[in-house]
Amino acid sequence: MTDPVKEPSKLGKTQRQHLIAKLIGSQVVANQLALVDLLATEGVIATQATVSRDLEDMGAIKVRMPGSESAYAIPALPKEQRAPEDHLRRVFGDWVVEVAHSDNLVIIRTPPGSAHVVASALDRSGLIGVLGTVAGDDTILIVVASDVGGESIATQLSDLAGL
Amino acid sequence: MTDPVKEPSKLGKTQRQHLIAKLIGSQVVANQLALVDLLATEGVIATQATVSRDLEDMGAIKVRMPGSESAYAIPALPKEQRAPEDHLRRVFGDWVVEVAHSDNLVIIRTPPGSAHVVASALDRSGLIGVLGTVAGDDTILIVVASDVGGESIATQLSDLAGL
DNA sequence: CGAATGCTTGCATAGTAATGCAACGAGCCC
DNA sequence: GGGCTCGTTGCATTACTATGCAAGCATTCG
Repeated sequence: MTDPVKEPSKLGKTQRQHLIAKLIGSQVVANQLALVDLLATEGVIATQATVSRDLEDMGAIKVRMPGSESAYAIPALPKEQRAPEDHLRRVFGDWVVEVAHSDNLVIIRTPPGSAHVVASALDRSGLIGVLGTVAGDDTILIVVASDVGGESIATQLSDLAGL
Repeated sequence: MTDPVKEPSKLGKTQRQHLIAKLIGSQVVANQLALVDLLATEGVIATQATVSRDLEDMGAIKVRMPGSESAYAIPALPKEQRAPEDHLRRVFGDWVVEVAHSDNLVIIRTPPGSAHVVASALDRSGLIGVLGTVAGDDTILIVVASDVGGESIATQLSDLAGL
Protein backbone atom coordinates (compact mmCIF):
# COMPACT_ATOMS: atom_id res chain seq x y z
CA MET A 1 0.00 0.00 0.00
CA THR A 2 1.19 3.55 -0.71
CA ASP A 3 -1.06 4.91 1.96
CA PRO A 4 0.48 4.74 5.43
CA VAL A 5 -2.39 6.51 7.15
CA LYS A 6 -1.82 7.04 10.86
CA GLU A 7 -4.62 5.46 12.83
CA PRO A 8 -4.61 7.22 16.17
CA SER A 9 -5.88 4.28 18.17
CA LYS A 10 -3.91 1.54 16.49
CA LEU A 11 -0.49 0.73 17.81
CA GLY A 12 1.78 -2.24 17.46
CA LYS A 13 1.95 -4.85 20.13
CA THR A 14 5.33 -3.71 21.36
CA GLN A 15 4.35 -0.08 21.68
CA ARG A 16 1.23 -1.06 23.55
CA GLN A 17 3.26 -3.13 25.97
CA HIS A 18 5.59 -0.23 26.56
CA LEU A 19 2.60 1.95 27.33
CA ILE A 20 1.28 -0.67 29.70
CA ALA A 21 4.63 -0.76 31.46
CA LYS A 22 4.59 2.99 31.78
CA LEU A 23 1.04 3.06 33.13
CA ILE A 24 1.73 0.33 35.63
CA GLY A 25 4.89 2.11 36.64
CA SER A 26 3.17 5.39 37.29
CA GLN A 27 0.09 4.39 39.21
CA VAL A 28 -1.65 1.54 40.96
CA VAL A 29 -3.45 -0.68 38.51
CA ALA A 30 -5.77 -2.99 40.37
CA ASN A 31 -6.93 -5.22 37.55
CA GLN A 32 -6.92 -5.78 33.83
CA LEU A 33 -10.19 -3.97 33.16
CA ALA A 34 -8.70 -0.89 34.76
CA LEU A 35 -5.78 -1.25 32.42
CA VAL A 36 -8.12 -1.46 29.44
CA ASP A 37 -9.70 1.80 30.54
CA LEU A 38 -6.33 3.46 31.05
CA LEU A 39 -5.23 2.40 27.61
CA ALA A 40 -8.43 3.82 26.19
CA THR A 41 -7.63 7.10 27.89
CA GLU A 42 -4.34 7.08 26.03
CA GLY A 43 -6.16 6.39 22.79
CA VAL A 44 -5.24 2.74 22.61
CA ILE A 45 -8.05 0.26 22.20
CA ALA A 46 -7.53 -3.26 23.47
CA THR A 47 -9.59 -5.90 25.20
CA GLN A 48 -9.00 -7.62 28.49
CA ALA A 49 -7.87 -10.71 26.63
CA THR A 50 -5.14 -8.81 24.87
CA VAL A 51 -4.04 -7.14 28.07
CA SER A 52 -3.87 -10.51 29.75
CA ARG A 53 -1.62 -11.81 27.01
CA ASP A 54 0.51 -8.69 27.10
CA LEU A 55 1.01 -9.01 30.80
CA GLU A 56 2.07 -12.60 30.37
CA ASP A 57 4.56 -11.56 27.69
CA MET A 58 5.97 -8.95 29.98
CA GLY A 59 6.26 -11.38 32.86
CA ALA A 60 4.02 -9.29 35.06
CA ILE A 61 3.52 -10.10 38.69
CA LYS A 62 0.41 -9.39 40.70
CA VAL A 63 1.01 -8.11 44.18
CA ARG A 64 -1.68 -8.50 46.81
CA MET A 65 -1.67 -5.93 49.55
CA PRO A 66 -2.94 -7.15 52.91
CA GLY A 67 -5.59 -4.55 53.48
CA SER A 68 -5.99 -2.85 50.18
CA GLU A 69 -6.23 -3.25 46.43
CA SER A 70 -4.00 -5.53 44.47
CA ALA A 71 -1.60 -4.13 41.91
CA TYR A 72 0.37 -5.23 38.90
CA ALA A 73 4.09 -4.73 38.57
CA ILE A 74 6.60 -5.43 35.83
CA PRO A 75 9.65 -7.21 37.19
CA ALA A 76 12.02 -6.54 34.33
CA LEU A 77 12.35 -4.07 31.55
CA PRO A 78 10.88 -5.18 28.26
CA LYS A 79 13.65 -4.70 25.74
CA GLU A 80 13.60 -5.84 22.19
CA GLN A 81 17.30 -5.85 21.66
CA ARG A 82 18.76 -9.12 20.56
CA ALA A 83 21.52 -10.60 22.64
CA PRO A 84 23.44 -13.60 21.31
CA GLU A 85 24.98 -16.00 23.81
CA ASP A 86 28.35 -14.39 23.37
CA HIS A 87 26.97 -11.05 24.31
CA LEU A 88 25.28 -12.51 27.34
CA ARG A 89 28.54 -13.99 28.53
CA ARG A 90 30.33 -10.75 27.90
CA VAL A 91 27.72 -8.75 29.75
CA PHE A 92 28.05 -11.04 32.70
CA GLY A 93 31.81 -11.02 32.58
CA ASP A 94 31.92 -7.25 32.46
CA TRP A 95 29.21 -6.28 34.85
CA VAL A 96 28.51 -9.01 37.36
CA VAL A 97 30.43 -8.34 40.50
CA GLU A 98 28.96 -10.90 42.81
CA VAL A 99 26.43 -13.71 42.86
CA ALA A 100 24.77 -14.79 46.05
CA HIS A 101 21.86 -17.05 46.72
CA SER A 102 19.51 -17.89 49.53
CA ASP A 103 16.64 -20.32 49.37
CA ASN A 104 14.84 -19.62 46.16
CA LEU A 105 16.40 -16.28 45.47
CA VAL A 106 19.53 -15.25 43.68
CA ILE A 107 21.04 -11.82 44.14
CA ILE A 108 23.38 -10.38 41.55
CA ARG A 109 25.49 -7.34 42.19
CA THR A 110 26.67 -5.05 39.46
CA PRO A 111 28.37 -1.66 39.29
CA PRO A 112 25.95 1.17 40.08
CA GLY A 113 23.44 1.77 37.33
CA SER A 114 24.21 -1.39 35.42
CA ALA A 115 21.67 -3.70 36.98
CA HIS A 116 19.01 -3.21 34.36
CA VAL A 117 21.40 -4.02 31.55
CA VAL A 118 22.34 -7.31 33.11
CA ALA A 119 18.75 -8.09 34.06
CA SER A 120 17.65 -7.45 30.55
CA ALA A 121 20.27 -9.80 29.16
CA LEU A 122 19.28 -12.36 31.74
CA ASP A 123 15.64 -12.10 30.82
CA ARG A 124 16.41 -12.74 27.20
CA SER A 125 18.58 -15.70 28.05
CA GLY A 126 15.57 -17.91 28.71
CA LEU A 127 17.31 -19.63 31.57
CA ILE A 128 15.23 -22.51 32.86
CA GLY A 129 14.01 -22.02 36.39
CA VAL A 130 14.03 -18.26 36.43
CA LEU A 131 10.56 -17.13 37.41
CA GLY A 132 11.27 -13.45 37.27
CA THR A 133 13.88 -10.80 37.80
CA VAL A 134 13.71 -7.44 39.48
CA ALA A 135 16.39 -4.89 38.76
CA GLY A 136 17.34 -2.13 41.13
CA ASP A 137 20.22 0.22 40.57
CA ASP A 138 23.11 -2.09 41.20
CA THR A 139 21.30 -5.18 42.41
CA ILE A 140 19.22 -7.77 40.65
CA LEU A 141 16.94 -10.11 42.45
CA ILE A 142 15.98 -13.33 40.74
CA VAL A 143 13.06 -15.40 41.84
CA VAL A 144 13.90 -19.01 41.13
CA ALA A 145 11.55 -21.93 40.66
CA SER A 146 11.89 -24.04 43.75
CA ASP A 147 12.21 -27.29 41.90
CA VAL A 148 15.32 -25.90 40.28
CA GLY A 149 16.82 -24.17 43.26
CA GLY A 150 18.67 -20.95 43.85
CA GLU A 151 21.99 -22.69 44.17
CA SER A 152 21.73 -24.26 40.75
CA ILE A 153 20.95 -20.97 39.09
CA ALA A 154 23.59 -19.17 41.09
CA THR A 155 26.17 -21.67 39.94
CA GLN A 156 25.26 -21.23 36.31
CA LEU A 157 25.35 -17.47 36.60
CA SER A 158 28.66 -17.46 38.43
CA ASP A 159 30.06 -19.58 35.67
CA LEU A 160 28.72 -17.20 33.04
CA ALA A 161 30.27 -14.33 34.90
CA GLY A 162 33.59 -16.11 35.21
CA LEU A 163 33.54 -15.90 38.99
CA MET B 1 -12.28 -28.21 78.19
CA THR B 2 -10.08 -30.83 79.85
CA ASP B 3 -9.84 -32.80 76.67
CA PRO B 4 -7.09 -31.53 74.40
CA VAL B 5 -7.51 -34.24 71.78
CA LYS B 6 -5.09 -33.91 68.88
CA GLU B 7 -7.02 -33.63 65.67
CA PRO B 8 -4.60 -34.57 62.94
CA SER B 9 -6.20 -32.40 60.26
CA LYS B 10 -6.93 -29.34 62.34
CA LEU B 11 -4.30 -26.69 62.64
CA GLY B 12 -4.35 -23.06 63.62
CA LYS B 13 -4.36 -20.34 61.03
CA THR B 14 -0.77 -19.40 61.68
CA GLN B 15 0.53 -22.91 61.43
CA ARG B 16 -1.35 -23.41 58.19
CA GLN B 17 0.15 -20.28 56.76
CA HIS B 18 3.59 -21.43 57.71
CA LEU B 19 2.93 -24.70 55.95
CA ILE B 20 1.71 -22.82 52.90
CA ALA B 21 4.89 -20.76 52.90
CA LYS B 22 6.94 -23.92 53.11
CA LEU B 23 5.05 -25.60 50.29
CA ILE B 24 5.27 -22.57 48.05
CA GLY B 25 8.93 -22.31 48.87
CA SER B 26 9.69 -25.88 47.96
CA GLN B 27 7.83 -26.36 44.71
CA VAL B 28 5.92 -24.59 41.99
CA VAL B 29 2.34 -24.00 43.01
CA ALA B 30 0.32 -22.98 39.98
CA ASN B 31 -2.95 -22.06 41.63
CA GLN B 32 -4.97 -22.11 44.81
CA LEU B 33 -6.69 -25.40 44.10
CA ALA B 34 -3.28 -27.03 43.79
CA LEU B 35 -2.44 -25.56 47.16
CA VAL B 36 -5.60 -27.01 48.65
CA ASP B 37 -4.55 -30.43 47.36
CA LEU B 38 -1.03 -30.03 48.70
CA LEU B 39 -2.36 -29.08 52.10
CA ALA B 40 -4.59 -32.13 52.03
CA THR B 41 -1.51 -34.22 51.34
CA GLU B 42 -0.02 -32.82 54.51
CA GLY B 43 -3.16 -33.64 56.40
CA VAL B 44 -4.48 -30.12 56.51
CA ILE B 45 -7.99 -29.52 55.24
CA ALA B 46 -8.85 -26.10 53.92
CA THR B 47 -10.91 -24.65 51.11
CA GLN B 48 -9.85 -22.42 48.27
CA ALA B 49 -11.49 -19.50 50.02
CA THR B 50 -9.34 -19.95 53.08
CA VAL B 51 -6.23 -20.33 50.99
CA SER B 52 -7.08 -17.13 49.17
CA ARG B 53 -7.37 -15.28 52.44
CA ASP B 54 -4.18 -16.82 53.76
CA LEU B 55 -2.28 -15.75 50.69
CA GLU B 56 -3.55 -12.23 51.10
CA ASP B 57 -2.47 -12.23 54.74
CA MET B 58 0.96 -13.39 53.73
CA GLY B 59 1.24 -10.76 51.02
CA ALA B 60 1.72 -13.36 48.34
CA ILE B 61 2.59 -12.41 44.81
CA LYS B 62 1.63 -14.34 41.71
CA VAL B 63 4.32 -14.63 39.10
CA ARG B 64 3.38 -15.35 35.52
CA MET B 65 5.98 -17.13 33.50
CA PRO B 66 5.97 -16.30 29.79
CA GLY B 67 5.67 -19.78 28.39
CA SER B 68 4.74 -21.87 31.37
CA GLU B 69 2.63 -22.15 34.46
CA SER B 70 2.19 -19.35 36.90
CA ALA B 71 3.47 -19.66 40.44
CA TYR B 72 2.94 -18.12 43.83
CA ALA B 73 5.73 -16.68 45.92
CA ILE B 74 5.93 -15.19 49.38
CA PRO B 75 7.86 -11.91 49.37
CA ALA B 76 8.63 -11.69 53.04
CA LEU B 77 8.90 -13.97 56.00
CA PRO B 78 5.78 -14.27 58.07
CA LYS B 79 6.85 -13.55 61.62
CA GLU B 80 4.58 -13.08 64.54
CA GLN B 81 7.02 -11.23 66.73
CA ARG B 82 5.91 -7.85 67.90
CA ALA B 83 8.10 -4.88 67.12
CA PRO B 84 7.36 -1.52 68.70
CA GLU B 85 8.36 1.64 66.85
CA ASP B 86 11.43 2.01 69.00
CA HIS B 87 12.62 -1.38 68.02
CA LEU B 88 12.01 -0.63 64.38
CA ARG B 89 14.09 2.49 64.60
CA ARG B 90 16.82 0.64 66.42
CA VAL B 91 16.83 -2.16 63.89
CA PHE B 92 17.19 0.33 61.11
CA GLY B 93 19.86 2.31 62.88
CA ASP B 94 21.87 -0.79 63.60
CA TRP B 95 21.52 -2.72 60.39
CA VAL B 96 20.70 -0.50 57.50
CA VAL B 97 23.85 0.40 55.66
CA GLU B 98 22.45 2.06 52.59
CA VAL B 99 19.16 3.05 51.04
CA ALA B 100 18.82 3.48 47.30
CA HIS B 101 15.82 3.93 45.11
CA SER B 102 14.94 3.73 41.45
CA ASP B 103 11.52 4.22 39.95
CA ASN B 104 9.17 2.28 42.14
CA LEU B 105 11.74 0.21 43.89
CA VAL B 106 13.75 0.77 47.00
CA ILE B 107 16.85 -1.23 47.76
CA ILE B 108 18.17 -1.53 51.29
CA ARG B 109 21.59 -2.84 52.10
CA THR B 110 22.44 -4.49 55.36
CA PRO B 111 25.38 -6.42 56.74
CA PRO B 112 25.51 -9.97 55.38
CA GLY B 113 22.80 -12.18 56.78
CA SER B 114 20.81 -9.39 58.36
CA ALA B 115 18.44 -8.62 55.53
CA HIS B 116 15.62 -10.80 56.71
CA VAL B 117 15.64 -9.23 60.16
CA VAL B 118 15.26 -5.76 58.73
CA ALA B 119 12.69 -6.91 56.18
CA SER B 120 10.66 -8.50 58.90
CA ALA B 121 10.68 -5.33 60.94
CA LEU B 122 9.78 -3.36 57.87
CA ASP B 123 6.87 -5.64 57.08
CA ARG B 124 5.47 -5.21 60.55
CA SER B 125 5.83 -1.45 60.36
CA GLY B 126 2.80 -1.13 58.12
CA LEU B 127 4.43 1.63 56.13
CA ILE B 128 1.98 3.11 53.65
CA GLY B 129 2.95 2.54 50.05
CA VAL B 130 4.99 -0.58 50.58
CA LEU B 131 3.50 -3.24 48.33
CA GLY B 132 5.90 -5.96 49.30
CA THR B 133 9.42 -6.73 50.35
CA VAL B 134 11.83 -9.40 49.26
CA ALA B 135 14.79 -10.19 51.43
CA GLY B 136 18.02 -11.67 50.14
CA ASP B 137 21.09 -12.20 52.25
CA ASP B 138 22.23 -8.61 52.63
CA THR B 139 19.81 -6.86 50.34
CA ILE B 140 16.15 -6.05 50.61
CA LEU B 141 14.05 -5.08 47.68
CA ILE B 142 10.89 -3.11 48.33
CA VAL B 143 8.16 -2.80 45.76
CA VAL B 144 6.55 0.59 46.24
CA ALA B 145 3.10 1.72 45.20
CA SER B 146 3.58 4.08 42.30
CA ASP B 147 1.31 6.75 43.65
CA VAL B 148 3.57 7.00 46.65
CA GLY B 149 6.89 6.73 44.90
CA GLY B 150 10.21 5.12 45.65
CA GLU B 151 11.81 8.38 46.61
CA SER B 152 9.26 9.10 49.29
CA ILE B 153 9.71 5.71 50.88
CA ALA B 154 13.45 5.87 50.53
CA THR B 155 13.48 9.20 52.34
CA GLN B 156 11.43 7.86 55.21
CA LEU B 157 13.60 4.81 55.53
CA SER B 158 16.81 6.80 55.38
CA ASP B 159 15.45 8.93 58.16
CA LEU B 160 14.57 5.89 60.23
CA ALA B 161 18.05 4.56 59.67
CA GLY B 162 19.61 7.86 60.61
CA LEU B 163 21.38 8.15 57.29
C1' DC C 1 -23.70 -20.15 83.77
C1' DG C 2 -25.68 -17.54 79.55
C1' DA C 3 -25.13 -13.70 76.59
C1' DA C 4 -22.19 -10.95 73.99
C1' DT C 5 -18.11 -10.27 71.20
C1' DG C 6 -14.53 -11.32 68.06
C1' DC C 7 -12.14 -14.44 65.01
C1' DT C 8 -11.98 -17.99 61.62
C1' DT C 9 -14.03 -20.82 58.21
C1' DG C 10 -16.99 -22.83 54.48
C1' DC C 11 -20.46 -22.14 51.14
C1' DA C 12 -22.16 -19.88 47.39
C1' DT C 13 -21.42 -16.46 44.27
C1' DA C 14 -19.49 -12.35 42.22
C1' DG C 15 -15.43 -10.65 40.20
C1' DT C 16 -11.30 -11.20 37.54
C1' DA C 17 -8.06 -13.57 34.44
C1' DA C 18 -6.79 -17.02 30.93
C1' DT C 19 -7.65 -19.38 26.55
C1' DG C 20 -9.84 -22.09 22.32
C1' DC C 21 -11.31 -20.63 18.27
C1' DA C 22 -12.04 -17.99 14.23
C1' DA C 23 -11.00 -13.89 11.71
C1' DC C 24 -8.01 -10.57 9.95
C1' DG C 25 -3.77 -8.74 7.94
C1' DA C 26 1.22 -8.81 6.54
C1' DG C 27 4.83 -10.95 4.31
C1' DC C 28 6.33 -14.81 1.25
C1' DC C 29 6.53 -18.24 -2.27
C1' DC C 30 4.85 -20.23 -6.39
C1' DG D 1 -2.16 -12.39 -8.51
C1' DG D 2 -3.48 -16.39 -5.66
C1' DG D 3 -2.64 -19.07 -2.07
C1' DC D 4 0.28 -20.08 2.36
C1' DT D 5 2.03 -19.26 6.66
C1' DC D 6 2.72 -16.72 10.67
C1' DG D 7 1.50 -13.53 14.09
C1' DT D 8 -2.03 -10.81 16.49
C1' DT D 9 -6.57 -9.82 18.12
C1' DG D 10 -11.52 -10.07 19.71
C1' DC D 11 -15.27 -12.84 21.12
C1' DA D 12 -17.12 -16.11 23.96
C1' DT D 13 -16.20 -19.18 27.37
C1' DT D 14 -13.85 -21.47 30.84
C1' DA D 15 -10.73 -21.25 34.72
C1' DC D 16 -9.36 -19.13 38.62
C1' DT D 17 -9.65 -15.89 42.60
C1' DA D 18 -12.04 -12.83 45.95
C1' DT D 19 -15.74 -11.95 49.11
C1' DG D 20 -20.65 -11.36 51.47
C1' DC D 21 -22.87 -13.90 54.53
C1' DA D 22 -23.89 -17.00 58.12
C1' DA D 23 -22.28 -20.77 61.09
C1' DG D 24 -19.06 -22.50 64.54
C1' DC D 25 -15.92 -21.77 68.49
C1' DA D 26 -13.45 -19.64 71.94
C1' DT D 27 -13.04 -15.93 75.12
C1' DT D 28 -14.90 -12.30 77.89
C1' DC D 29 -18.23 -10.04 80.43
C1' DG D 30 -22.26 -9.54 83.22
